[in-house]
Amino acid sequence: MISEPAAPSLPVATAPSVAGAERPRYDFRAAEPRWQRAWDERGCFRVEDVPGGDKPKYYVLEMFPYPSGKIHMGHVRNYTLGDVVARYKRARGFSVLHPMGWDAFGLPAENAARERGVHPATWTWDNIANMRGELQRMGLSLDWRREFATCDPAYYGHQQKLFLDFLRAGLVERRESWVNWDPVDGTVLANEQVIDGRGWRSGALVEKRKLSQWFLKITDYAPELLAALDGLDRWPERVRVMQAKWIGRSEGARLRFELAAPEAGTDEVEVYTTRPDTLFGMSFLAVAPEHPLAAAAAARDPAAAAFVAECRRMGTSEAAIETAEKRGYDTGLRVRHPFDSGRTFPVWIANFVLMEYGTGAIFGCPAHDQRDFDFARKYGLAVVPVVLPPGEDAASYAIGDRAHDGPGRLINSGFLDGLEPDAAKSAAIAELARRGVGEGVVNWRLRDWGVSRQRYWGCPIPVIHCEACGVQPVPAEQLPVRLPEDVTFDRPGNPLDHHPTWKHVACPSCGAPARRETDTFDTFVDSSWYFARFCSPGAAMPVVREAADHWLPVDQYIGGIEHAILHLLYSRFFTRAMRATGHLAVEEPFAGLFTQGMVTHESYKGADGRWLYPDEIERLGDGSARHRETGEAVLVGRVEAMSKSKRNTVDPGAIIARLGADTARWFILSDNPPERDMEWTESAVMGAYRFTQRAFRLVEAFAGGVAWDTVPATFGVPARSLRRATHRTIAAVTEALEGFAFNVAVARLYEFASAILEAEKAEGAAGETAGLAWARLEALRTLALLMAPMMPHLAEEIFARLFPASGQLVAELPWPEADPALTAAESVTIAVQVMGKLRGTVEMPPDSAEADVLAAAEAEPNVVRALDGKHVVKRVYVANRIVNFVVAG
RNA sequence: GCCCGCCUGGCGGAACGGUAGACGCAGCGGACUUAAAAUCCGCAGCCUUGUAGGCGUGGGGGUUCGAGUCCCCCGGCGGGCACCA
Repeated sequence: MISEPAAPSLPVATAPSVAGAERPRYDFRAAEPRWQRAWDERGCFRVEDVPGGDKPKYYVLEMFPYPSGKIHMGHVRNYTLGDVVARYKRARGFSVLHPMGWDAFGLPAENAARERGVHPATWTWDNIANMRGELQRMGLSLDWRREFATCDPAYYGHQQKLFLDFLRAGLVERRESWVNWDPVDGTVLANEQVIDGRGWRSGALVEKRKLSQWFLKITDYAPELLAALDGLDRWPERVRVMQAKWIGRSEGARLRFELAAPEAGTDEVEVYTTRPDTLFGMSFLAVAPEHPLAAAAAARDPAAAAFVAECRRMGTSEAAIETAEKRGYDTGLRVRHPFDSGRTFPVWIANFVLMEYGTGAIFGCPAHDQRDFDFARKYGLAVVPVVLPPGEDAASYAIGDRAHDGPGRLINSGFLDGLEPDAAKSAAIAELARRGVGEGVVNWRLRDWGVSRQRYWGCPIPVIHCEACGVQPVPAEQLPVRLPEDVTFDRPGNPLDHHPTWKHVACPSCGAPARRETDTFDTFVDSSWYFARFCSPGAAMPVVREAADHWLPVDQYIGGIEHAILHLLYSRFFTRAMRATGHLAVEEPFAGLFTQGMVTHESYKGADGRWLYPDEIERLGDGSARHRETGEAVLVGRVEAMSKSKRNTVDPGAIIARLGADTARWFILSDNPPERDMEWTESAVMGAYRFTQRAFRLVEAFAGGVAWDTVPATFGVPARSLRRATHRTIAAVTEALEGFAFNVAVARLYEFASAILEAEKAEGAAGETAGLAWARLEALRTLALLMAPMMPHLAEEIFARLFPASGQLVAELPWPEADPALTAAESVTIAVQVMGKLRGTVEMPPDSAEADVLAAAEAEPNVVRALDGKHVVKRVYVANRIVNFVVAG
């Protein structure tokens, strides 16, 4: 799920020593494994499938990783964010489900098999073992007992069961659709394997080919998936907008154009349009290259056939189709205008008409649609304006170089003249209906979900094809349908197809020899229900209702914005399908969603044009860079997403070994807001490392000698000041964590550490030791608790130093509460503006009377000068914040 | 091409419509040290000679007593586009 850069990264060079020659005071190398063991032994992060007790539940989930081999910084960011939430919620008294697993099917394993001869299963399980260790060294508060991998029959067998339930419920269909076909490799290509219209391996021109495939009927849920978006109030607005546009509800008309002469046994073409109001501006009709009419034209016209064949070499992705030059072929056929059968228009085959959308045919109105306009200009078709923009004159108005899709009034349109577009749409639809040639319809952009993949490393689709009985579901007692292990990748195509025996089975219905389905599921299917499986990962059925009913929906889901549409929409659909088949009660899988930004880094290029890893170069004082070993000058390139092809990656495993998990976590949280792209920089990481040492020194400098249970009766000025900082920090960090402003939480803790240091000095200088010492203990204890979600190991270490005999773990302690009596300010600074410009400030007691504040403001010397000779016409006063004098003259 | 975002000092960023630049990084000065590292203290948006003033949140316009924040237009950068995950 979490996407992968595309080539293996080099092992990191020698780890430079940290902190000079002196051994660091806080030894994370010893401390981190120690605390990880402590948490594990105490089972701090375990929860039951169906817990007892009265704690409220909280399910936090990060998108599970694809086991590519090593974790990357995107993982570190994702899982750190989730862990902060999990640990924070646990401290707030929730029973937290926080699981981890592996999105383990997919193309890279097959690529590794073909390129390096390693079996996909071996490759995948080895990667999982390695990455599990890396994640464990991050100190994540996961319930590892719940771990599973989607490539395990213990998981995908249940997925097959779900599919068969969906099939019975009528949520599955088999129909034909187009795929990218590599004619040289003889294999189906993923869109990413098509580069400039050619197969990535063979270089052959890709063709579209039609295959019989399985579809999940997500379109049945289109209205519900759209309407329910409104209820997802803890999702980012932009994700909801993107999904709404993707589902793409539109209102328009379906209408039938009569062919002037019948063709291939039909005498009409059906068209969907959202602009029936512009029918009088029509100048052509266009069908998709896959449209039956195009096929009919191709059958009798070699030139048409050549054009259609060329369109097939365009790839199936929408981006490829939309960015291609608009081209067409005039079939010579003509259609009659629905409102004026005397007028006829040419029928074109056009490469920008999508067979999947609407009816695969459009009518072209160049004046009011930009694509139609571009097409008309290219082929010399008429451009007749029928919507006159406001302020234009009907006699002189002409379309320039842009189509007009804005408001106006209808012209050149017979009975529609004078209407505005909305009214004209209704009138046109009514007229179409009256004539019996069309009707108003609601159309959806969303298409059914094709789940068949012609690949080995995926979940087998559990059906059997029988000559006599047709498609038969695999009987439940034969599940799981396991992938055969003895496969080879020495030739192109799907190894399941080539396997000598696997696909030959008896028909479950008649017993005759039959053929197993050799397609496997799209890996998006695997990730569309894993969140439900985590509630009862060992169950003998897909989900245990009691467990799922308890834990779902996921309270906080965290992952990359790149999944804003497909994965999230498929999961929303799956949840509904599982509800329809009795597996779940909830309607929505993810109550809260957070989308994180990418991790970026500078890129470096050597003199020979090769990309260099950050470890291979060193920066010089003047901002330039050179190669660590050869000394050659290195070009510092753009900061961009870490990718293996640009080699601008930093290996988290090496960072954690060198500086510790807490440093990595702290830095990744501190750099910037988590929804934005962050830049990984060596020096800023070192800043984070220094803070771990500084925080530890604060504790070392504390002499102790005060009892936590004995609160002093009185506090002197420095103690009160420190306690105010402590309780304000509690309030500020709590607010920041609640709002996912982790970088602000970090900043507040930096400030807090400075305040503690200041108090340390005050104690050295002044007396009143008892009160201040206790306030310092309170501050240090609070520091440990507040940092714990972000730097859990250091927090434990600090706490253990403060309370060596307590036997408590921070991981089990409640979150601190800010005492409002201690956070109140003793004075406020009020800004004084004259005409909106700052002219001074005044210090006032909080909530002073307005008259007092205005008097003080007007007395401020600089304000006096600014007001000199002016007449104050208005005094704006915002309590405790600002005064603004509006003046005249 | 279509859909959706983002843009604030040298850098990452902070800022209920109310003192723009908190905090961190890099930098500069100082203390400590034989020296360095580490640590601690201080300075720091830009311009003008300032404890005063002007300019300043990608560019242009607007709303408001007051705009980084709200609205419109433009520019740049990024994500998604259905078989990458």
